[in-house]
Amino acid sequence: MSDTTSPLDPRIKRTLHVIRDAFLALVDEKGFDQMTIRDITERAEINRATFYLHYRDKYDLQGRLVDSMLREFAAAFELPPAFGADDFIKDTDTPPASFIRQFEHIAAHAHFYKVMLGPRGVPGFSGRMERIIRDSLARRSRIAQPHEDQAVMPRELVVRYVTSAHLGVVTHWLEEDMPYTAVYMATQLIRLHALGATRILKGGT
Amino acid sequence: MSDTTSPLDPRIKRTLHVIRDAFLALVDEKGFDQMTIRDITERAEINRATFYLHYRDKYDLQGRLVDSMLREFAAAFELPPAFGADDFIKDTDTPPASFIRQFEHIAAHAHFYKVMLGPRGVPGFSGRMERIIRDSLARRSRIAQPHEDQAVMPRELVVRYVTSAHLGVVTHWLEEDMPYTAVYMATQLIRLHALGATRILKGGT
DNA sequence: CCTCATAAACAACACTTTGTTGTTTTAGCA
DNA sequence: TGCTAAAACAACAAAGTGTTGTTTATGAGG
Repeated sequence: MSDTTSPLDPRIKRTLHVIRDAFLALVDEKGFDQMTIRDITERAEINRATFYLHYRDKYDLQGRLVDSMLREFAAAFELPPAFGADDFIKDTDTPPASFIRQFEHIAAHAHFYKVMLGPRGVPGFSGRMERIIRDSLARRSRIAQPHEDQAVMPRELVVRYVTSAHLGVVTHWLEEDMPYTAVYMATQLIRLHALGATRILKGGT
Repeated sequence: MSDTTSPLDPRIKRTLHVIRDAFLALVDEKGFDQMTIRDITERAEINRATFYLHYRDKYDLQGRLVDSMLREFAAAFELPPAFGADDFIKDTDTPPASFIRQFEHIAAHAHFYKVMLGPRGVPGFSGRMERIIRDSLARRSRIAQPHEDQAVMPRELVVRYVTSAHLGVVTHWLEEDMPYTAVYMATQLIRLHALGATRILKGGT
């Protein structure tokens, strides 16, 4: 029984590589929906038929690239196998390790994420990322606060609030070309969640 | 000098109307990028050439529909001509009028926003909405806290956090088919901004 | 080094969508 | 009842798509 990942012919490896590069460049330049298979193969300097040898169409290509990256993302953001309730928020200035790992993963693939989350990015991408973040945050929330409280507010609403804020901060960081460290970003995010945006702006502790 | 809006031939009015309906339905069904001009004209039961009589292509159509709706949105969310610093946050349970107006505007065009913000929606749409919200919130923030504080955190970061959270809550509300009133949603949003998500989940006041 | 398998290149195909144009029909308006 | 303009109809070249059959070249193993 060989490994699930076959050794992979170097010719194939090269082809997949140039297709991926051309794809990313074109998403950046003309946007996913404006791009044609012709564009991709011309840019990659391969024959058009070769493209169809590996992908069904550009949606197939997009899907596979995104799947593989988001798998990594989910792994980076996931809680460690044994986690405690205090992983969610230890205290205002010590972000959970998973938050830091996540920013580091994104930094390691900054170009990919910047392009995909950018204005010309792939339609469903940010939605998929949001879903991953949401599921993880919802799980943390259920661990930290197992009881649906005395109806302060629907939990779903709070989770969505936090999720979108989270992704917004990540996107902002990418748009500004990551002027801060992963640890700094994770810390600010935790502080915003803990203290509330209003208090932060007013100069709260 | 006649009015800027010409009385408009009823035939044109009808055509624009069926095109708009077909467009929205198709964004919902197959997504903006999968849709062709043919799809639109077949659905609208008009000749394909007639489409080109009014729009250059589907991007032109999309642009005009979105422009006109977002103009209304911006107007609804904008601060009233004479505003005070306390319009941003009076107190935890009295949301500013502009927040309520905004939720009401969205409710009045729920189908449009739900489709456009949905997973098959128009690529740049949520980005454009976010920009409008951000500009408005940034303005409020500068009024409420004119001095870039003792470097608690970059203001831009906080504004982005709040903006994305804001849009996320709106989207969530639409996805759930608006189970709460506009006033309720505006109130929860203010409370989240003021108290922070963590405190809310813990059952804070 | 040689041979075999197969990836990639090349070429041609029918098919769809696009944008445009010239002509005819239809509907509003005065 | 006419005039005007919108919409329908028909046809076009151009471009992209997905596929297939054939040839070239490249990597892997004996």
